[in-house]
Amino acid sequence: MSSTAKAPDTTEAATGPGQGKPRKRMPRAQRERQMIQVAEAVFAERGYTAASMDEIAERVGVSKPMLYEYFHSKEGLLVACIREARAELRRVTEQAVANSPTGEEALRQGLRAFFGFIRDRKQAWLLVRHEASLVGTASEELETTRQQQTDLIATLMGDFTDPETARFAEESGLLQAAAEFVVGGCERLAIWSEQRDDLTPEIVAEYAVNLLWGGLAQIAGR
Amino acid sequence: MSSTAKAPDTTEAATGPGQGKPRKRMPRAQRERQMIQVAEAVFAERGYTAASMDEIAERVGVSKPMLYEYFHSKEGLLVACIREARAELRRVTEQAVANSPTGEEALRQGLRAFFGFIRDRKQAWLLVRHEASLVGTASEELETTRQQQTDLIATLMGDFTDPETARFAEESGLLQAAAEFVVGGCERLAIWSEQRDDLTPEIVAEYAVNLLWGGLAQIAGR
DNA sequence: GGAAGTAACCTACTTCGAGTAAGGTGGACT
DNA sequence: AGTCCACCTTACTCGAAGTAGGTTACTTCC
Repeated sequence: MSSTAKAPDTTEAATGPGQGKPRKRMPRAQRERQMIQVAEAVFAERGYTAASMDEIAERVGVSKPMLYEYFHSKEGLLVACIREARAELRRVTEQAVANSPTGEEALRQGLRAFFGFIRDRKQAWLLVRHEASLVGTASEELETTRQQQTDLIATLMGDFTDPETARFAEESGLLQAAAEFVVGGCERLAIWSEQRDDLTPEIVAEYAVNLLWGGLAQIAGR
Repeated sequence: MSSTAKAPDTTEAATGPGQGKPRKRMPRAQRERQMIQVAEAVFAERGYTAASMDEIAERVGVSKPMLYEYFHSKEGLLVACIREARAELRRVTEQAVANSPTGEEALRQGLRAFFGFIRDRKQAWLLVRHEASLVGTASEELETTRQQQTDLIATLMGDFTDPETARFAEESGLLQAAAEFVVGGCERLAIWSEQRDDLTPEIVAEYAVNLLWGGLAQIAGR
């Protein structure tokens, strides 16, 4: 847990060891990252509605108007956090998927990375789930980020598909649909597996690969 | 759309035709249903955070403390709405699935009902998606309702599975996992299909059946 | 070194909405 | 008619989102 180190420490660390100075100025980009980090924790801890900008500001070691200067609104801050989390998730899965020889193997590796991310970065994951509660402009804004995830899977599947099938799949929208399906199913699976402590990311990933690759036909008796 | 008739009309309708009396008393159960109905609309319209209890109360034609008397808190009202929506969704799919001869057919019918529900009752569907944003006690409270959905699918699949497979699947948790997977994948698919106006519920259901039943192996070139 | 400029930052406010206290009113039943 | 209870209201508190306007520290150029 990163909560062992409280936010103000970061500020002091930049100043120097154990100084009395309570606060320190900081370049914009750095402050911004720090704010996102703290906000992520607070949102995850309290939930979006219950989280207060005052608390976030205090834990950053800065006053409220700074938050508004950088992120314009509470929802803006949330969006920034979600975007950050999504970007990280994408980085992780993209890297895991690279250099896989077959489609099935790529799927397996990607899913392992995905479920691993969820285990290790619970806070970030909670934020991504939160996305659904946004309405209007904010949700449109995130649409791009969200699509990258499914696009990754779609192109991935395209890579391992023979040309004719790929063309057909693309035109019919089946490829996109499949990608959405993978993402949605795995998210739900992740939520489900959180409540069972006997499951490692590898096991869950294996469940998902089996279900996805083989389909339900193998479970039902035809 | 039920929004052709504004909320106050309901009140007057109970009183009698075209009376001058602005408001009318109403038995608790009926008021409660009405409140849930209005709240569903407002939450869907504005989003949970932006929706105000004052507006809901006004559109119901009643004062705010009534809402609190019946639902205890804003989140309580949201939970009531979600529960209602989930219950309806469950009714619809359960009915559609009944009397299907095969597992595949049951899946198809169930999914058609599901995607049809999403098209016809957009507001209710938005609420169900909202569930993810709840935290703590409220989300636990809804866990039961949520499980009914996956349980339905799980038992459904169990019904069409030969005994040995079923026992294995049950013990390993694979059956539950599969059910979660189906639900999650379809939810995402639903969100995706909302943005494309060329897709009927039947087509989307067919996509889903193909993906689920046959698996991805049929798309990729092995 | 010091003046000028600017980016980071603050205190002190307004506003709006969730939640509450305490009291009014109308219909049902004796 | 009178009493009772469930339904309903007005009028508040309080906490948190968002803002106006001033202050401080770091940089730059003479």
